[in-house]
Amino acid sequence: MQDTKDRIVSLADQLIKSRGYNAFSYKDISDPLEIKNAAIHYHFPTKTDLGVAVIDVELQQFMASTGKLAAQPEDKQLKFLFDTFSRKNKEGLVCLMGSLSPDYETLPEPLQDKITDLSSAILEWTSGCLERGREKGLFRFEGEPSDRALLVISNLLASLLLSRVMGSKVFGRITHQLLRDLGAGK
Amino acid sequence: MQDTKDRIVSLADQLIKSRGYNAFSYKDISDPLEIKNAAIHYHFPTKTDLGVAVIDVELQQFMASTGKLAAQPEDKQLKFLFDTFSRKNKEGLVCLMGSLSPDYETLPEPLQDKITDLSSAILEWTSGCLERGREKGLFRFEGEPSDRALLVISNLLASLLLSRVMGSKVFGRITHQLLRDLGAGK
DNA sequence: TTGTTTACTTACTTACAAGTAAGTAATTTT
DNA sequence: AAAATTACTTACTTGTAAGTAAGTAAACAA
Repeated sequence: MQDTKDRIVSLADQLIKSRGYNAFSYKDISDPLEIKNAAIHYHFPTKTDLGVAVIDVELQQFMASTGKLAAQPEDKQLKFLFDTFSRKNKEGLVCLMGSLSPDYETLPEPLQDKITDLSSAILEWTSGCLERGREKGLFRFEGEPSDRALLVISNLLASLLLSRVMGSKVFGRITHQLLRDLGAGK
Repeated sequence: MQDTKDRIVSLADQLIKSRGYNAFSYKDISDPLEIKNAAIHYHFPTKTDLGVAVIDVELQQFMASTGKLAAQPEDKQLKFLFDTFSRKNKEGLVCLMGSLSPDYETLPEPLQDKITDLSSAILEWTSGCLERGREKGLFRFEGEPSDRALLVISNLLASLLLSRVMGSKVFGRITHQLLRDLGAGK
């Protein structure tokens, strides 16, 4: 069955987003799934392989979700991005980038490369969304769309981190300002 | 000598900002300082004690630096905050909050409490700075100063994280937009 | 000058992490 | 029916982490 393999990836994903890559061990996966640690090594020979698989799944889900939304107006599309982060905030999780980037220097190269891929994909999508949205008058902002996209992503990422430390209401306070600055929903 | 103790804290600070709290070990400190790991335990019985000391020093330095700037105009004061982060960016480091918040759930309680203290101090100072600056016409923004402060801190924190992954130019691209949105330096 | 404190080292312990080699039971292929 | 593959388990190994108990050399205090 593909079942166990999927469950391992899914649990690893949760663990990275809740405790960080360096802070979780195979035991955190084998115990709840009631399997042995060697079973994880059967599916993912090294922890690096598991980490890469987690990012791969995230990237594929991102591509699939945004692909389905492509026909919608850009403010709706951007709302999808905000909703994704809002959901994570409610679960007390941070995003993959927010979890992995502080540890970036300690991560094996294949993982570093995957993180770069993921960040590029998110940045490109957001840039395109903002650019087309501004052309249609759905957003109002100055400067390059790619720079503004960077600012949006930066805020979403950090609002999850700060919510952990300062309380979950912080997320809404930050994103509210962010959307106002974009002239969205006006 | 206080010398060794200070060097331990200083190295631990660098290690947390470059590799993360869970990813550094006493060996990373004892080797370069050419002491034994037991020497670190003499000054800091547990790793938690060392982590707390690192945040304490950061908090004291922050208080001292901002105290000295209190008489200056608020745009100059805010520039100090940006410069602090810009320096870290050039060294390839992230800020303490950026490094510790993803691992927050895995950290011992005394450390969690200290992080909360640090975040409160930075948020309060930035809020005050923005509020007084807006009254004087140095800044232009809508909404509560404390909400806007949250946005500023969020961006500074995340711009260091994203710079790691996407290249150090990202920092300038984000902060430039940020300052423009504040109507600073106009 | 003797006793105590400071700042360590030496030499451990305990725990747990990632990873592996060899075996097995069930399913699938030939 | 026999052979091979899949999805594991059992039982390790190796490495490294935090932490500790006991000893020591130098400085200082009585």
